[in-house]
Amino acid sequence: MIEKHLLKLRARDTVSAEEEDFLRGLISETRDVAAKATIIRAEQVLGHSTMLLEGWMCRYKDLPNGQRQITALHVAGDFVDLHSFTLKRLDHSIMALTPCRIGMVPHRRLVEMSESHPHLTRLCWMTTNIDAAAHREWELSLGRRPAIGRIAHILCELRIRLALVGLTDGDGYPFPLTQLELSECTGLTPVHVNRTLRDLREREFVEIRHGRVRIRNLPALEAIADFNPTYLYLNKEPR
Amino acid sequence: MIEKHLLKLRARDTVSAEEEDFLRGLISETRDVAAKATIIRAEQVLGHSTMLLEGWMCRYKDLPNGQRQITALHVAGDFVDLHSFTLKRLDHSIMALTPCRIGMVPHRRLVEMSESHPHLTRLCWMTTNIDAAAHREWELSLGRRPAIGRIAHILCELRIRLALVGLTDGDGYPFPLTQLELSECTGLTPVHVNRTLRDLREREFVEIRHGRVRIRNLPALEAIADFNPTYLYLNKEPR
DNA sequence: CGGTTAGTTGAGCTGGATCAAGCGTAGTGG
DNA sequence: CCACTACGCTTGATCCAGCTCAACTAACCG
Repeated sequence: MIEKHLLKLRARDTVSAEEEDFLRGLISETRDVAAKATIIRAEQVLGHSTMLLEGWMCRYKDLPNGQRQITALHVAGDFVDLHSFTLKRLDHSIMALTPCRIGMVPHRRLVEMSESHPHLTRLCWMTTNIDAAAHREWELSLGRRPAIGRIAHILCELRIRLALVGLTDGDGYPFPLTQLELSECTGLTPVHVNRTLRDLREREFVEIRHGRVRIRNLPALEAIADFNPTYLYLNKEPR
Repeated sequence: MIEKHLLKLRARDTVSAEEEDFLRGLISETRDVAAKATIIRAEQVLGHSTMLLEGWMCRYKDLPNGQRQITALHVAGDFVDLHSFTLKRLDHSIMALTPCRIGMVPHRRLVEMSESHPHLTRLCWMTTNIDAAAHREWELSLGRRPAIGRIAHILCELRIRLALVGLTDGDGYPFPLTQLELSECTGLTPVHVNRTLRDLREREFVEIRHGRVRIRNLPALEAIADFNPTYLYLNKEPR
């Protein structure tokens, strides 16, 4: 059930068998949620965190005028709102982009973890810090990269993250976002996302068709994105 | 020495006398750094974290073409790179904006904290999660707010954060950033920052002069920024 | 008082926005 | 089985917020 999450953790540090057992015990219950459902609304007080077992989710913030910024994308294996454990309520909402299966982790059990499993606690803390690193990389995209770089960068990031949990295949990976949702990630309009995707397709860097990303020229894609994956912290070091 | 940091913590949760003592013991040494000095470079392996005792710092990411995005601003009392404790190296650089006094916190002592002080550990974890919340708010600014809103938003955020540690006075606060640095925070050009500041001044919302922000119409400033301070998590709740 | 850095302003340009229309395809219900 | 609808994608025409380039001013400092 938490196999994919374990793959993520073990790409960063070693996890003992005892710690693995403890992690399995964190999930009190699983649930299925429908595509496009907002499962957590900003400001709501929470007693549990959510681990994404299957499907895609996003976190987003709204502006009073109806505009929306997606601040993070999540795929299977991600501990979507582990940070709600320390914060108790969130500054953003969480939505399912596709039908999802989620695991509920009561904060009570995380308190126990922090009292009995310091190494595991540091590891979980680290995963929230890696999420923050992704936020910073997105700040860089939103602030300084042109449209084509922003989109290319997201596609490069997802390729690595999905490969880590075994969700890539051959020359690409499933990609369920609509162009509207992609525009909400990148701070662009849907129209401009459409034109930029055409540009990427005509250059033969990538194409998105039938809900799949097909990468046709990875070096060129990474170059135009100025992609440097070190912010994903995929070398084993801590402990 | 860590008085300002304690103010920040106690705005979010209670800190016992014993925990306060432990925190004081974290700092192994203090140092002075010059304005404009980059004290930590991206990718460098670190053995300590940095608490900012006096002055202003920022964290930034560079693009190969020389562009730069400042991803966070820090003022006295901020635990600037506590996250380097779990990450061991950073995806960004850290620079002093003014002359600063910093406290060095060896990671070794933070490991001890995680083993003996679970509540304090959760509290420190929370502060890194609050930093991430600020990143998300900046993503929203960069992705969706127009120039005037981005600048107004930063000025509103700093007003709250500086007030918390006693660094505001009367109708404003010290503000040492150049227009170039402000442009690197907001994803704009220095020229456009200049014009936007003139706009804010002519509307009589705020003005920046002689290294000070003077707020002349706070409600209007907050309105144009769509400012909602809940992302700063200033209500006491956790424990 | 000369050099350097920060701030200011004008003129013209452009990447991405806006507005508007049309198209393809997957339901859905009669 | 087909009309109808809804949603996502695509394209064209036009606009504008913010960028670029360039020059000038102000403040500080040694």
